[in-house]
Amino acid sequence: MASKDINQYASATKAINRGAWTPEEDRRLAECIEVHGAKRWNTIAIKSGALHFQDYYFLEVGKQNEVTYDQYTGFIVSAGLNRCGKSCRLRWLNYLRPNIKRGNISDEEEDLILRLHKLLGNRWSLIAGRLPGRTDNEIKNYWNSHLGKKRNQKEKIPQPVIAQETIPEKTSDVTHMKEQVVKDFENSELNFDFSTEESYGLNLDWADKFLQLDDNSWLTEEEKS
DNA sequence: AACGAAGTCAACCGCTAATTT
DNA sequence: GAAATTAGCGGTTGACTTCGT
Repeated sequence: MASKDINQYASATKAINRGAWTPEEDRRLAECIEVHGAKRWNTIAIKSGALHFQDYYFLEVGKQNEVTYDQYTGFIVSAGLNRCGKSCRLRWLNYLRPNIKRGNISDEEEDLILRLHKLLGNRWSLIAGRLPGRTDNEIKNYWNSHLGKKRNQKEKIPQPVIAQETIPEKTSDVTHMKEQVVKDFENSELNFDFSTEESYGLNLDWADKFLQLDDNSWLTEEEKS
């Protein structure tokens, strides 16, 4: 069994826990990450008791003959948390990680999301990187349930430049400038690093630069008319 | 009060990119 | 350089909550 099948197999067997995490699962996961760091998620799944070593061996290494299916399910049901590494990673990133900001999105944040989405399209992790304490999942959910709808009611929206498969020809200086802003954005050291307290705070120079450009210049001549 | 519709959001899925062996 | 492994992304799902009738 190839390693990429680990989650498919886990889903199919129903032997691994799914759905909402319990406080006990959170605690065990947090403890394990504290010791081993937030990486090698399948290892963490084992060490936290979320996945038994033999289950990992079976799933990851693919030596099915080493363990029968009944032995496998027996192990995994009795193993405790029974979460796969992927689930552990997601839980950590979206909920348990330090400095996560929970609660309502402020007007300032909403405005920033709108502007960033206009610039970047559905590149949620990049957008979230500019909103300290917010996760890509949260931004995406907020967009889908609040902003996208609100925005679509107001106007007929052209596709964001970056989200398109093919970027239009550079037909004007403004277009070129905006593409450069996007490049700067992606290469910028301003991307938020959740690991340090110091990294809090919004440096919006790049956004100011972007916003100085004429909004209408995103549109093709056809779209403007 | 009951019930269906709509909204919300945590979690899952499939895939690709990046990194390691 | 190739293969294997790991990390990360964006779209989607489904359970739960809120709203409207």
